[in-house]
Amino acid sequence: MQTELAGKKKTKPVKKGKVNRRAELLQKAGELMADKGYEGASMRNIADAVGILPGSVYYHFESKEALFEELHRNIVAAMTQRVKDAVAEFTDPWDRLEAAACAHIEGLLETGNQVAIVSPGFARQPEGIESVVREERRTYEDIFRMLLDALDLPEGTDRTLMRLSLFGTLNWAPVWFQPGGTYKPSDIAHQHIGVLRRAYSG
Amino acid sequence: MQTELAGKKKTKPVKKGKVNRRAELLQKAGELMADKGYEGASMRNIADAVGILPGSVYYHFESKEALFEELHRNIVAAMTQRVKDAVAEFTDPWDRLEAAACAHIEGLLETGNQVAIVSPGFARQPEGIESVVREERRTYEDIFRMLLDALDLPEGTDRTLMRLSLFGTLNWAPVWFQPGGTYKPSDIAHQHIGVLRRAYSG
Amino acid sequence: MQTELAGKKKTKPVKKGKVNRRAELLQKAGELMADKGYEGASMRNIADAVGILPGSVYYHFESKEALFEELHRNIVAAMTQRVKDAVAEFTDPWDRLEAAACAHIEGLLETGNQVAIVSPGFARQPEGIESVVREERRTYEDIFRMLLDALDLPEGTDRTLMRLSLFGTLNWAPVWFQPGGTYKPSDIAHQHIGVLRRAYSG
Amino acid sequence: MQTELAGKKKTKPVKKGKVNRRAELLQKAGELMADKGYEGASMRNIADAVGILPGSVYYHFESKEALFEELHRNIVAAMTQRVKDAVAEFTDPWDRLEAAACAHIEGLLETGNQVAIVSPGFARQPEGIESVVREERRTYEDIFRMLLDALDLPEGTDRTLMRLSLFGTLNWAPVWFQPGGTYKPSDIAHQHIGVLRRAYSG
DNA sequence: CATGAATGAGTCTTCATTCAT
DNA sequence: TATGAATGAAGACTCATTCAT
Repeated sequence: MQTELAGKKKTKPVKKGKVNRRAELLQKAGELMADKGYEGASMRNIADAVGILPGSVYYHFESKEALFEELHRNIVAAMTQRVKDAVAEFTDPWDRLEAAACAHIEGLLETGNQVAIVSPGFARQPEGIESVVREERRTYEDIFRMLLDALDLPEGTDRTLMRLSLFGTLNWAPVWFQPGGTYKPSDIAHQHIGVLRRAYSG
Repeated sequence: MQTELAGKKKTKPVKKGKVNRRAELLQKAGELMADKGYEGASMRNIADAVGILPGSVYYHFESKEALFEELHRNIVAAMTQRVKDAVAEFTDPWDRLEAAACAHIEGLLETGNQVAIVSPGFARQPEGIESVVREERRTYEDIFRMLLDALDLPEGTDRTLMRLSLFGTLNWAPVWFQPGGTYKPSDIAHQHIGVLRRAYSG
Repeated sequence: MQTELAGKKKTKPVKKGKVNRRAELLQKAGELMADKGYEGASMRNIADAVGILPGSVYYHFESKEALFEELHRNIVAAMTQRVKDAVAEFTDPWDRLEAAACAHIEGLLETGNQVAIVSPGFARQPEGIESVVREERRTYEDIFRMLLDALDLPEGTDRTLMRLSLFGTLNWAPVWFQPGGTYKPSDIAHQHIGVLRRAYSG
Repeated sequence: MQTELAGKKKTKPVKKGKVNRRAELLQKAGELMADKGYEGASMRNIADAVGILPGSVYYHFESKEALFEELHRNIVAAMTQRVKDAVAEFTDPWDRLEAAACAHIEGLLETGNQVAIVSPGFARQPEGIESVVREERRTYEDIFRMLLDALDLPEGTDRTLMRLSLFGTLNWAPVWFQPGGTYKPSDIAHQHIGVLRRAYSG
């Protein structure tokens, strides 16, 4: 759920029953950007979704880029948590990898594709931000790097290409996946890992 | 090279030294749109890249959408040709699939990701065009559908997920691929197909 | 004066010395459109006349069409009021018609022809609006239809042609009328109604 | 008919069976401008209608204004002829006036409203032209001035207002007239003159 | 915290016009 | 006579941003 993904991060304690506008803005911005891309989601759209005027957004965030940066950080953090939690339930390396893949793609597809933002394929992020964002992304990807390292594979197997292929399969899904269609998100992960398993350890 | 991709269509012979602005515009538009998305590439950008004023683009194309449509058509046609040629050299179904995958990803990476334009995930393409474009895309994808159908696979194998996973792996490459780096484009296709081969026919 | 025409609608009290930009924009837009037509009056013109940038107009009005719609509504409302007030002072059907005609042409000429905007002949008004606008116009014209119905005329007299002829005479006036010239606006109405009176009841 | 109105003016003799492009351009420009106004009819529209490219129009006319000027001149000439011919058939002053009014409105409505161009109400003609055009128009209106002078009217009757009212009634017709509807063009003239007749000579 | 009002640069597009060929 | 190709100015409109209140 969105709320879980983005909402847990209150940096400053909020008083009263009043909604936390910061969180609300991040939430709606996430949805809109996931749907229409960074540039496609205008500050007006975001403000409208929250029920304030565009200018008012600038009380909460210095700029659209700053808003995106925080959003990105939140999402990576939430995804990291999600994947780590999923992995923790297993001990077999292949099971752990599959759990991670499932967690990743479920995060991707169940949250209205919000996490697509995490991928560099996400339609044109602001230029200046790339470095910040890239590092966060790398940290997240390291989880998968480690999970692959833990596998017992035939000598000479290129784990980098394996990871890239896995991410490709998973991150490409938002492009064609239809919720309520033939497949569950986990099917995608399951099938890909299944192939790898059979190829390398069968 | 894009020139190869789009250049084969000259219906009327171009006069000597004079540039062919239509082709030039398609070329630059392709590069820019591949790089920045449909909306990210402005008519001004495109015109600048060719050295004319924005309004002058409209002498050659009715609208940005029309320009995109033609670009899309060209790319699909060129890719179709490329893949069909590559496939024709082989008879073994797995070899044929691998040849197709190689041709696809080489087209993708050699043209500066222009083929990404052809993918349904291509950032924010114009709404009105979807139907035209979707059909062209489907025709291209049918080639892969047929190649997969020709494989001798264990009963119950989901060829659709196989195809989607393959496209994911290949189409995701432009996101991380560095020309001149560790890998050749064909490595990506080779590895993915290799895994499939071992898993299903080994 | 246009101020009279559009100014009576202030829903919220305007703060002291600060100008009311909405009203000001409607005012200037009215003048410019009356003078140069809907298409002839550009948003730039209108913004310039008010002393803001073109883009800023969109803070007050959603679009040029929306601006026109409101302007149209205002003018029809003001004219309706003006004519009804004028008519109320008389009881004789001919006197009432003449009063209405005078009110109409005075409104037309005193506001710099702004009421021309209300006429179906108003140069190239936006296409999408026609229905809204047409209904308002019809409501206004109904006043004259009723006034003509109240006349005691020889059987077989075509009241429709009478009304059209009257509107023609009055609405054509802005084309040639010179303020401060030989005629007062009411002369035009007076003369035309006078002829009708003599022809039909004399 | 259009052809009669605009086509008789060949200034330079044309060779061959080839159409006279000048005349053709004037013809189509007339139709388009009558329909969409001076500014609404673009040079591209006009060129398209004739089957040449926009730039090619400039071989025949120095500018859009020049094209309009000639068009205007042609129309005034044709209308003058039409009215004079109609008038010549009668001797009674009232009959002559009615014939003129009929000819005027028939020219206005039967030729696809082309002659609406002749009126100053014609949507925003180019500014610089006004003087040329105004004089031609005045000459045409003089015909009606003379016809009114010839009437035997009660002393003190304002013939200027009479003329203006007549022109208003007639020139306003294109605004509401529906070809194939209840009325024939001549009905409008007939009714108005009828009223005048009854009022002044009855 | 938020609004009201604006800015300035940018979006796609249209138009009258020019001129070498 | 006409085309092919462009120009430059203007069209309506959007957007991120600012700032006094």
